[in-house]
Amino acid sequence: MEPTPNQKVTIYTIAKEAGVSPATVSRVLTNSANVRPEKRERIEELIHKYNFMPSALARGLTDTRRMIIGIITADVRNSFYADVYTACENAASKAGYTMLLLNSFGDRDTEKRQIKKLLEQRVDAIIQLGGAADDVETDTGYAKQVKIAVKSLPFVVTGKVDGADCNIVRVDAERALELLVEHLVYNGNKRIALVGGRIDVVSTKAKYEHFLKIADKYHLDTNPVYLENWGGYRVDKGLRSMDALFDKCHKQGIPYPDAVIAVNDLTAVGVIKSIERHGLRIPEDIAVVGYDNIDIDEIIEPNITTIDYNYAVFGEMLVSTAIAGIEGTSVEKQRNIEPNIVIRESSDIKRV
Amino acid sequence: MEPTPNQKVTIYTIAKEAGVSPATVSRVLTNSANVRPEKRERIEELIHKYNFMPSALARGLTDTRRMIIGIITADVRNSFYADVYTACENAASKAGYTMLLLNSFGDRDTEKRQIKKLLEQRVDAIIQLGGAADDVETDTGYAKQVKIAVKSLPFVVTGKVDGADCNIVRVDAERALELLVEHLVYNGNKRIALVGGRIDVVSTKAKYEHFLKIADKYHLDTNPVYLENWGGYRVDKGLRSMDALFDKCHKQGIPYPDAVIAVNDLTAVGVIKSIERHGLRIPEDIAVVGYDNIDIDEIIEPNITTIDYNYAVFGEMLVSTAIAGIEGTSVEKQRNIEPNIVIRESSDIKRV
DNA sequence: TTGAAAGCGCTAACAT
DNA sequence: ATGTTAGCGCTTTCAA
Repeated sequence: MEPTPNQKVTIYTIAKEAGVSPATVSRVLTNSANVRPEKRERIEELIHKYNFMPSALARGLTDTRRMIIGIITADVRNSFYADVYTACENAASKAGYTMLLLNSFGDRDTEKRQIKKLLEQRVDAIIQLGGAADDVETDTGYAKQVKIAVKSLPFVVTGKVDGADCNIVRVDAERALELLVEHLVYNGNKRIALVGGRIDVVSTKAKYEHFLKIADKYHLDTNPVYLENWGGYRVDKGLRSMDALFDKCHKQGIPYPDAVIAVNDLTAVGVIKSIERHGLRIPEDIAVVGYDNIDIDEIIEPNITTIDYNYAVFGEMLVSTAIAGIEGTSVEKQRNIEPNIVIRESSDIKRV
Repeated sequence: MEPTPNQKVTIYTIAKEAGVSPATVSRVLTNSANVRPEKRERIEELIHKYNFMPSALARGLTDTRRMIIGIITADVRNSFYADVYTACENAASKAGYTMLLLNSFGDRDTEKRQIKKLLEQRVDAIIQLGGAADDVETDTGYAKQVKIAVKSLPFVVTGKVDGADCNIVRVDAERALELLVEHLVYNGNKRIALVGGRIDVVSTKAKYEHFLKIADKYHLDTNPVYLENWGGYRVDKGLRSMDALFDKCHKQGIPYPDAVIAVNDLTAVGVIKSIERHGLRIPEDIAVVGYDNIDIDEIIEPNITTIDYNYAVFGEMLVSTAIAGIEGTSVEKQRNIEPNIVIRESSDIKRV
């Protein structure tokens, strides 16, 4: 009568009380075979009565599929990662998977440990956002760990891992840069600067390299001074980089750029601050654009023009790649995601 | 000789090759008993050779402790939650625990499902940040699910759950409000407004109620118009609320407030925008303060005065409460966390 | 110090 | 349609 005991209730508890075998209970639980309606009903009642929830552990021991995808990120507090993670969680959820998130704080050793943890948890696949997979030169210890992981499950990264057979899902950085440059050039800007980031990060390196490559095509007034990466991706680094750039222009008698591409939006905020402190206006004197389309872009004055990756698509692609790996479906080793430009106040001006 | 096969390697694989019993391998794995050094060494070599990682699943089946704490949050993209989550992950990690994060997107049904998922994963404890536990009136379906959960593990929330025996770790909202009011009053502000949020959220309700309670004590010029909660916690809501407040003051011939407390920092940003659009200066004409100490506070101009909860302490307290529950150590049912005020430009002015 | 064996809770043949 | 049984990979008595 009473709501029930508090003891461990397993499929045996249910089976016994329903007068059936544990297998039958399992069948209704997983809906894997027909069970006579009356029995099924009785079992379901019991399940409800006891609030019985099958152990995902025991299940995972027999099944070889845990329906869990592990994900390692540098830091969820970074809104870019938080957005991508959330998009992954949504995509995974639709496919019946759960995500297991681990932060690495950009530390290579921690990343190795996190991979180990995920392996021990027997997750079905691992997705790594940024971190070591962003390095131009992959950390060897990390690469080793990834190689081990790859033996038993699909490993998807947003960068690359030297020597390990990972799946890659990345933003088409070249295309993104071109979108930005086209927009700026179309608006009449000639002296475009590229600012911020660390050159040992794959995506940043790609930006700088591609920028040099296409400068001619767009008839830009290039100058080494217009490339200033004062290491880092946060506001203060952007501020510092831009200050340095102004300083060099001043000393070397080079005209200030009329537009600045920051490697990400946080850096762009710093760039904007620096420009304002130099008594110049945005976008009238200098246009500014960034990457990532984070919250702040719409909050700050002026709103920041940026590159949007369509997080939903990004997450979807990351997860579907992982699942394809799990299920043995074939996928291209590298998939690119199409960027879009979001034009806002910070660059919205025509120069004659 | 070769690096090895690719087959499933278990404790038996190791045991066999080392010429010992699986029990012995287990002993070195868990360091739970003495093993003769030479054997231990041989076993360790094999473990390394095969990159063997014991299955957390199988382990969890026998042990009753999984060393995993589940955590449900409304949305990690919200920096407040991201900060608290990260603090929890750090605290947990120090104690040897791993966190399993699930987003609920503020949906009560999703929250129920997430609790179920965590229960199935047999996590050792559950921490819920915000969500249904923030409701002034707990959703009954949710409460029911929590009651079930509480039977088998410790459940820690930052709000409350009617009728369920949860542990509560919350910010001392009363104290926080007083810090803000004291600061504003000390600076000579008299007409203090409280703006934003939804009154059906525990923490918001507490702010409004406590504000009324202490208004006399601080000799504030109160007026119903100075309380404006236009539902919500984001920038646009803050903007709208403040616009409405200005409007009412105007129509009713009531002087504008000289200071505004926003229920959180995002709302404060909206309030600031509204004030600027009305051609007023911050803090000269109106001082603004918020809650949460998020990134944006230092990025936006003017920098925003706010309440800081010390995330590290918050996470630590959440996790230690959960662990105390797991280990059966006694803890107070409710623990409060001490807030601090961080004074910045937006309120840094003395009125005579 | 070590091994044998039982058991954790479930699923999946294999019978019936 | 349903029951029996044998694992899944580990830990943990209990003996030796």
